[in-house]
Amino acid sequence: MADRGRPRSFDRNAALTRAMELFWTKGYEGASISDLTVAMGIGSPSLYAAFGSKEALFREAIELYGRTEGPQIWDAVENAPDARSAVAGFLTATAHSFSRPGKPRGCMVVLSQLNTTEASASVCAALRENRAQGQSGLEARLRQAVAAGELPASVDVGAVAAFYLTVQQGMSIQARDGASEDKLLSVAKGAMAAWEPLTGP
Amino acid sequence: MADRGRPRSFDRNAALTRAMELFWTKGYEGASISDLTVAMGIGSPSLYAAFGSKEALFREAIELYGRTEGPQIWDAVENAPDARSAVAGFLTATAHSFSRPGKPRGCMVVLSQLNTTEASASVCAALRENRAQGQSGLEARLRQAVAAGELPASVDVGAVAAFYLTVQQGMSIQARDGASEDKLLSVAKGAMAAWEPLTGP
DNA sequence: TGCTTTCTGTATCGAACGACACAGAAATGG
DNA sequence: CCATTTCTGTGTCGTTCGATACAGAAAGCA
Repeated sequence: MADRGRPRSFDRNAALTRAMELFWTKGYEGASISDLTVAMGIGSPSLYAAFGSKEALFREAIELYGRTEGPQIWDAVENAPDARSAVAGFLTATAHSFSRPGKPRGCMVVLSQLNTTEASASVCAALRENRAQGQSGLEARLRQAVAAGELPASVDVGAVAAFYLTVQQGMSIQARDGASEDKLLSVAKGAMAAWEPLTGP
Repeated sequence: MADRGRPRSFDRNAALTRAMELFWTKGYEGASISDLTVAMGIGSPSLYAAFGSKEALFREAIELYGRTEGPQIWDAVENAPDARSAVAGFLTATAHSFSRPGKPRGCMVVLSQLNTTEASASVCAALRENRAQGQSGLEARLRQAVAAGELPASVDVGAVAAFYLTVQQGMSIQARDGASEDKLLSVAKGAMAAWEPLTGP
């Protein structure tokens, strides 16, 4: 009963992927509807019929980004055998992810809308919430290590997570400024040099 | 011969300061001419007569930012008695500067235009150049310490500078997301925990 | 007091913005 | 084949963008 009428002439998922790449490159406000329709290969009425609005399209794009790009970083955190290799994997996977040839550099969640304007307030809030999940994810992995007796209970889990998340967010700026994967890996190595002092008894 | 004609009815420096604060808060593309004229308390013809264009106004605002906000961070680097306190001062001054009540949070050079669009390409390039000067500044201070025999010659000066600059740039994101000065200081402390491993022989 | 020069306020320019009306095209169900 | 439903392409809506034309106001110089 839902497949009546003229069928959609484009691949919705493919179009969403193109939109994600454009938002990733130009940001939320930087990517115009005209830019998007060209990149997606459709007319604006098709865009609005399929996605509702620019903001709704962006939210779907962010969701797709988290589903496709997120695991490359977060699988390493969850599956690592110990907390140190979890954080090290987090940063090395980030270095790799932020510098892949043919893909926009840096993290879409960090870069696509940092300045809150009247029109982008809700989008900014959603991105901020998304970034806060990064803090929670790292914290959870560290708490797990404390519970397992792997790290001393005296470790300030929130502070350690905030430090490594801050480094990762800084890597988005570095990546946008052209830093190579090697340079990003060097930054990750620098951050891991703080591990023993930060987590020691 | 230049003071003929009707005199300007507003304080150019005061208006520029207001423009800087608005660009700092909303970004280059996020601050419209209409926003700017309201904040500066002048009409748009006065803005164009006094500053030339939106981009020229922004460049003056960035220059003012570097002249007024920069020293709070960089004086600590240049005047510190040793390299470690130079970098520690760099980060603690950053934590303070990025969380001052009544001022926009984070660094204007990092936050005001990260997504390159057709209209903002030259502004983005200028900001990137400005960020690169941060790398050079830190590197120079570290090289000076190596030359003085304070740090071993084996230290990878560029890598250490890149690490600390990356942390500082990440602190801009954290500050925009609402991190308190204490939280930023905690991040700075975390980064300094890497100092001895990074600069040891 | 003119005359020149420069700035201010109103009003507006063409372009681009996000969003959509409308008519025709392309599918299914009867 | 026809009616119904849904999508596509053209064209355009009202708004806002950055940037100015123009006329009048306010100063110095003669």
